[in-house]
Amino acid sequence: MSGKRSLIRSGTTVDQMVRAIGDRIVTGFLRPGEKLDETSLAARFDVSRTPVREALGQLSAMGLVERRPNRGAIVAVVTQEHLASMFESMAELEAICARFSAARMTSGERRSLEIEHQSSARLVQLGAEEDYEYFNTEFHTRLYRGAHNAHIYEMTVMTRSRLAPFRRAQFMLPGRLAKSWQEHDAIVTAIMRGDGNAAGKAAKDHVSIVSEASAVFALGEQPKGARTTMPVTAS
Amino acid sequence: MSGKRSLIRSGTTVDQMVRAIGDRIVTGFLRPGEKLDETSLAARFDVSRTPVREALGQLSAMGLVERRPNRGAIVAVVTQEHLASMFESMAELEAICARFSAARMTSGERRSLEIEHQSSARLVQLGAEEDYEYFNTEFHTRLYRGAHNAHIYEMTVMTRSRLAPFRRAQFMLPGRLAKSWQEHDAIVTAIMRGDGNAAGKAAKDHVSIVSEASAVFALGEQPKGARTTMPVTAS
DNA sequence: CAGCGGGCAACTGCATGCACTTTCTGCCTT
DNA sequence: AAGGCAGAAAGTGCATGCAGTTGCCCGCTG
Repeated sequence: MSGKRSLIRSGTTVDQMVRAIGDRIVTGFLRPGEKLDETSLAARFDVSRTPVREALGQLSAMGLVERRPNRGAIVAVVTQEHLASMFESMAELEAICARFSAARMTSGERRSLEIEHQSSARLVQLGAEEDYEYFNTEFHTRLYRGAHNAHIYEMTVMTRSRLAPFRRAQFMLPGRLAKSWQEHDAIVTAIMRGDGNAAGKAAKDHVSIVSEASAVFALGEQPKGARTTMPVTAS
Repeated sequence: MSGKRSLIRSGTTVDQMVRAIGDRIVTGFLRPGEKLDETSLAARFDVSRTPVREALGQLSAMGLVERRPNRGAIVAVVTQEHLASMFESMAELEAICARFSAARMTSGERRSLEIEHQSSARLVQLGAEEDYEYFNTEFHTRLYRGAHNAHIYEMTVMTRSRLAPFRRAQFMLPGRLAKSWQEHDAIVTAIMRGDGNAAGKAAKDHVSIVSEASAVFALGEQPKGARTTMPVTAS
């Protein structure tokens, strides 16, 4: 049946499925432990099971999905222990990025980092949590890029994705916004000074604090059965 | 055609294919840039194209192969730059592992590490390069495990696999064996002392030296299709 | 002789079909 | 009434088929 794939943006069908399903996991729309039925997914996205299967395989290789042979796939369930290990890794990775950034950022990168960071102060004053969240992501991405190391960049971004479902409410905690900005400030200052060790330490502390806040939050809401009802608009 | 799956080990056919093809890449049997033809691979392993395709997809997600839509898959070609970034990452990751190991290894783990390390001295005297290579891998794996952090373990092992093709000849260099052992010794000593910083530094230095040796080697034999493609990480 | 273009062969991408495995259900046994 | 066990239903795993794309070869033209 199917006319034409209405939502072709880029890449093959499999790529689209990886993004579509991956996004839904990362954004928490699909919750850990939730069953990923090949047939339903295929129907929902109006493709055959083959690309869905391939996508699930790739997501499994990325650690976002867990596959039990002959027993279907579920959104990866991370134990408290594994979650902690990812947060800890994140802190270490960010520390590396900050340390490298202090040593390697071009003057252009340093300038942008500082400017963006300063302008984000406004968002803190306004209490614009959503906008600040966006800036926050940008800020950290700048650090990852500034390290000028493609592989560390990959690992860091990957780890961040896998942690995303557990971090979304981090700014809900009162006063978190201002504190976050101050921590960013410490990182930026150290980088501008070219002090790699200080930058690394500041970044590690920053992430560690976020981790604790998020971990507390994550403990609160455990996955429950959920369904997926939503039109198939590309992300 | 032929009867039942006689070849490899356990798991689904796709898993077997991932291991089979992945091994051949990691061991250098398939060289960077080499074309991975679905039909040939399917015939070679006596399966249909479907599991081969899924395997290639997963290997692509792991970064071991590169897929060009509608144009087939090749063994991932890493640029000198990306290779350097992986070696650097490896040094950082090993440093973390060593640092954590110094703080977290159980007494049993410490004991085994020391014992195995000491007994490997014999292999150095004998100049048993192949056996030492095996011990070397074991030694590093102990460090990764000793860090007691599942996610860092994953990243480290993954990075090591991707570097494997470029490290095979690291012990060819004269005197490398003895030097390697001494470097291991520095790591072990620091860990036994519980000195995380020293352990981390020793590990980083160790890996860096190996990296340089390997990089020199890798430069010598550039594979044919040497195009430069940066892996694009989805966001 | 170089350049160009059409057609063919090879290959990838996806859909569909079938076999096998797991899981659920309801009936039968004890 | 509980346990368990057939049989069916659901769902996964792989093979095969077909359509679309890419790349190549070869003849044609200037």
